[in-house]
Amino acid sequence: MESQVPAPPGLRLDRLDLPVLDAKWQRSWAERETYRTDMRGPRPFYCLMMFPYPSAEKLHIGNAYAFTGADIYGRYRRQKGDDVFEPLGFDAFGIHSENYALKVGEHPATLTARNVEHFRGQLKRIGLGVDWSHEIDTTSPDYYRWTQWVFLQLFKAGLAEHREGPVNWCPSCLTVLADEQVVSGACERCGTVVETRFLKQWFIKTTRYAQEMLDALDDLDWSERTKIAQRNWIGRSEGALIDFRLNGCARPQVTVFTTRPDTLFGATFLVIGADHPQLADFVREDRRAAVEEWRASLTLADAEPDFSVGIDLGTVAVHPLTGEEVPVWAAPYVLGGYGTGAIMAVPGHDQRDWQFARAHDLRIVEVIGGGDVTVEAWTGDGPMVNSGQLDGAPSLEGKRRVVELLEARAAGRAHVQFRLRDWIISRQRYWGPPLPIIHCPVHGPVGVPEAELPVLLPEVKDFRPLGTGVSPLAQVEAWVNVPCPTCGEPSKRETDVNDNFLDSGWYYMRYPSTDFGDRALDPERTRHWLPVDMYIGGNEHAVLHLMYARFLMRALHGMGHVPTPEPFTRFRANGMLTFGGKGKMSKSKGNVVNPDEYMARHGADTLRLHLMFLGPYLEGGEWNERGMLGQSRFLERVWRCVQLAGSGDDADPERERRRHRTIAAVETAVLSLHYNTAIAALHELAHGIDEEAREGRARRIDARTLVQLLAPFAPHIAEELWERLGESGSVHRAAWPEHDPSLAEEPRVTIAVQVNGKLRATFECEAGTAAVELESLALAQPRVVELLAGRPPRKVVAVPDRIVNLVV
RNA sequence: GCGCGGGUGGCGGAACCGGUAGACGCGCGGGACUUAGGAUCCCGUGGGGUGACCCGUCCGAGUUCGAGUCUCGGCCCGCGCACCA
Repeated sequence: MESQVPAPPGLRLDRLDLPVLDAKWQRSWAERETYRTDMRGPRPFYCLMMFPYPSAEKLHIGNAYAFTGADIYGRYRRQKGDDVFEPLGFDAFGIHSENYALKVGEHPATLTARNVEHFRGQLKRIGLGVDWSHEIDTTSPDYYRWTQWVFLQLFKAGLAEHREGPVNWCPSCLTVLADEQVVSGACERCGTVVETRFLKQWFIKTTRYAQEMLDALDDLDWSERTKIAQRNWIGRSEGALIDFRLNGCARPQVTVFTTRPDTLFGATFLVIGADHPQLADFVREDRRAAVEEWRASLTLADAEPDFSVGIDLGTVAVHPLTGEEVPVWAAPYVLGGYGTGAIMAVPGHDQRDWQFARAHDLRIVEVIGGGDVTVEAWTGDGPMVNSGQLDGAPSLEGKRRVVELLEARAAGRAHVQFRLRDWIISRQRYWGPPLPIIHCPVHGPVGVPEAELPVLLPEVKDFRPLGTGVSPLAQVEAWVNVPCPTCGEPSKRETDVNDNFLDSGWYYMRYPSTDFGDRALDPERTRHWLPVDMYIGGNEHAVLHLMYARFLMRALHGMGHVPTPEPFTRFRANGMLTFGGKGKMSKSKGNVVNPDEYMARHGADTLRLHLMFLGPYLEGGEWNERGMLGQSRFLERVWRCVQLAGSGDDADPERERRRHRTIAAVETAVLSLHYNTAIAALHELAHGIDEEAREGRARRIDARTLVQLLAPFAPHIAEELWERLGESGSVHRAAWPEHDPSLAEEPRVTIAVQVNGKLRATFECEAGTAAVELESLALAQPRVVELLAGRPPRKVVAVPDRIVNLVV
């Protein structure tokens, strides 16, 4: 075999310089508008990737990984002939940017503009097939004008409400946080322990659609783990609300929520959440001071709940069925913000209540048989005991019958409780769109007329948060003081800005309509392009972003602005890239890798291939740069063999088989996002063509197919080779190679012969050879004859095209 | 603790519905070319015996002619949720 590439007559190969090709084709694509989508195209395919948050730390390789995987899918569909819309933008408002701006002492506006510019440059260098003419920047008034419009629609529909409530306050970020932004009692962004404050806030009534959003999940084609996360977050539980009369305190009664009404006869005390907003109303007069002192002494939001901490409020509650009096306690293990903020404690059948009862010497009564409540709580089912007239009934039936008893006495009712809570979207910060509301002394909160949008974010020098529960915008008097739009009375603007999850909650609706300056959502465009056909992004947004996006789409659908209630027909969570031992890549862990130097040295195509070859796209993987060399070699080989091809026999059935097999392999791999195996198939094809090229008999049709199949993964080199093959137009718009399954079929197959399940021989035969035939062929194998030594097999299993197993 | 994924060569990972385990790549070994290094190309590469033999997909049982794949039990790792009554 020759060891050097022969120089074919009349053809000298140029040296492959991938970074040069990157620049050349990126410029050409921009000029020729190769990725510009025909917005009226007959086969719309909306391929969406989660838009990035442009931080000052630059785009890292984890972002490149996510975007490349989404881009490959979009490019494949485009080659298949779809009108693919791959837009991209920047989620550039928000606390994170603002905190960074504060840290470095620069205004967030200039900082953000620079970050966006940098990100855009990096993204373009990756070679994404993005239609940049629909770019979004959430900080641009052209965009946030419509974010404000969205808010106004919610406000008009009664889905946005200004009310006082207990809120999560981060004493470091000096703002309220959504429940979703509090992780184990701490601020998701800075890790500071969150406090509870009572402030007037804007709530979006996400709970109104809790049941609908839960039900709709069943029919969505989403990554299962994402759907599970959503179900858990919505947290539906069935049970009952039960009223207890109270004696000895300001409140005449309390309602508790339970999922186990069947255990009602075992309720020996009640517990009010220590953080219940009206805890004082439950306390007996003479215990007020003691309880207040106790509450102040509690350490907030500890990671490990302590089921022994609590205090007797001195109040007694009357059991609605037995008339018995039970004590009322307060404890931090009960959450003041969930359900009614109070529970009936059934220590016999709830482990937390059991521990609490033990710690405070409270009565433990068994009401469901099956366990030993002197040892631990029995949380399973069983026959009811100590439950008056219901004794002997199974607990499952008891659930219903207890509710019936309660309903008859008007002391309770069946109830479905959701864990999902309303979304607090006001932020007492600077870097966000002002909420378009004017507070009038006569009319209360009034929406800014739509014609007056946007409410521009005033330019202020001092954008530091005040920490008083009011946004720094409150200091801009000329901006704050305005007449009421309804009556003209002197009024004040709302000074809070919105959570940036509102910005990102509807951006995908806006992309198709970005060229309309006079409306948020052009009806025709929206109907044509929504919902999104394929959405790809990180699973870290499984509950936050995706929940808000679903809510907003559903709400706007209810108002007739969008065609469907669900925004994303398919969603796939890409895997995470890890690096340096443990953990996903993140700025805080200091293990980010910047893609720029790799692209500068090896070209974007090499990096793209390497990233996608690390492992299954949906599972992620550990970043390493060692393997990148393999992809460089592969591209060198492609470069060579494609240009040397052209003299082979187009009808060669064996090579046609190989070609069709590869098309099928790449196609099925792409459809399931198993890009690593698609690339493996390309390696094999290139290897084969290269060998033939060396012998001067490589087929042009193979080279052409290779280039087409490679195009989604390595768009720059594919485009260059496409041109060098003399093809016209862009490979990215050319048809995907036709695949004929019948041409991929092998005429001869290898059959494995096992004796007692162990491989002893193989033989070749025609595909489709019948089982009986296989059996005699197997028995004729010399090795088999030897092993059987004349004994006939006791049993023979023959599977056509696969295997013969002889049992002796 | 609960839920969801996973445990396959030195490494990343392949393996359709149970049917020749280890595709493809990295690394490593050998060779070609080169003044030399890098790059490129070719061959080999699960372990052990070293002739067609044995052992091998986290461990232990089971189903089956046949198990990486299915069932049961256990161990380990990752991710998510974590007092939601």
